[in-house]
Amino acid sequence: MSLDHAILGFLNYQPFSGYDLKKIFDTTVRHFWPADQSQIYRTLGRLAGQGCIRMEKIEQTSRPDRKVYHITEAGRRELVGWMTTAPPNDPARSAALVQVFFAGQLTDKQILAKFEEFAFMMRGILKLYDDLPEKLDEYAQVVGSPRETFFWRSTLDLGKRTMRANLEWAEHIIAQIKKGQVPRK
Amino acid sequence: MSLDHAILGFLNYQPFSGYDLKKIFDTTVRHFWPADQSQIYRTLGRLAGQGCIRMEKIEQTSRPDRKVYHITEAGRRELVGWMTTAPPNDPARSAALVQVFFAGQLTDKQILAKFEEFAFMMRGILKLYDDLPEKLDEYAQVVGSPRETFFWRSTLDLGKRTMRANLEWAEHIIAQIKKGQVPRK
DNA sequence: CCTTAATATAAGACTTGACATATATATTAC
DNA sequence: GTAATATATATGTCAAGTCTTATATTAAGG
Repeated sequence: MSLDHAILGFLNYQPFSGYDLKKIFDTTVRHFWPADQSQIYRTLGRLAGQGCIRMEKIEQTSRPDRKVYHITEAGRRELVGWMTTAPPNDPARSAALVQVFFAGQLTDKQILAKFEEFAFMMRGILKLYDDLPEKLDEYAQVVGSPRETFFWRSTLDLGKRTMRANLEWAEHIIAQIKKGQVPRK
Repeated sequence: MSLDHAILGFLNYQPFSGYDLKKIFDTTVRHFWPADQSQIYRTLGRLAGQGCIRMEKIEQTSRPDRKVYHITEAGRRELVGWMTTAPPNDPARSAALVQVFFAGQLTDKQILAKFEEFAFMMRGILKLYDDLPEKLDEYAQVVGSPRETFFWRSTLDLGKRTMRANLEWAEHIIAQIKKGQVPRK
């Protein structure tokens, strides 16, 4: 139910519509909690039903009406309660690691190609992370105090550290393959 | 559909029953692809229907009958085809990072408690990883050649590197909190 | 002029995975 | 003696997430 709490977290900054939230998710937390548009709307409906948020209809003439959601006291309590509780440990499924686990069934050439592809993608993600702070700043000005953006940047920092470690791992294995250190049988 | 291919991966070593596979999953790939018992059985049924595996019924007197599954040529083609294709990038959801992202809404004391809990858990996982090679060896003797177990250990190596990077990150933030380097507002 | 993108919300259908429960017998532990 | 554990497979149900499509208007680009 992290989506619920991520939404509450943003609404605790200020009121937003589902449309706003989708854009915010896509530029901030999508790297560790992507959210589908339809799921955001459905969750907003559910949270409203639970009394965690309150809907305010804003009528517009030239555009579709907006439904702006405000967090309630009950919602704030729910948010803080969840935040101060240990998070469920997310299983972290990795199809890539499944492929690595069984990689011995492929030829050396195929394995090398696979790991070089991994390394290529990891470098791409690291580059992408370098450009993120600017995108975060967009919302930092609207929503975030220095205290809040400190932790926004911390999540990015973890992403970089993790990705660097992954890249080192991939490069280490590539080196082993090239040196012929992978057992043949 | 990684579960399908992980099952095919194991059946390509040798035939197994659903019961066998559940135990194997729990001691090998569960750290990056946990599998529910009921899902394994249902997937075996589906793979058999698709012709990727073939069922052999082994009758037992004092115990329930076993259904042992053999990989077919079609299954082998499916496996290699998937292995040599780029894996779908798994979203890697992290409720913990959602909590970090919004941590600025908590007090310094609450934040410190949270990160120390993270660090504690990460150290626990690292210790757990140290004991894993012995458990892997159980199956390594039955199933794995040196070539195969080389990649088994590689997945563990990535887990360790990633977890070490995570721990360093948590410790870095704990130090920042203690030094009062988290903005107050 | 036509098409695409942006603004805005929502429902339908589907897949994956999680959790509980059912069934049946033999062995092990207390 | 009784309860728990191991062996072995299977169904029911639910939650979470993904993908597609529907609706309606305006502005911008080619």
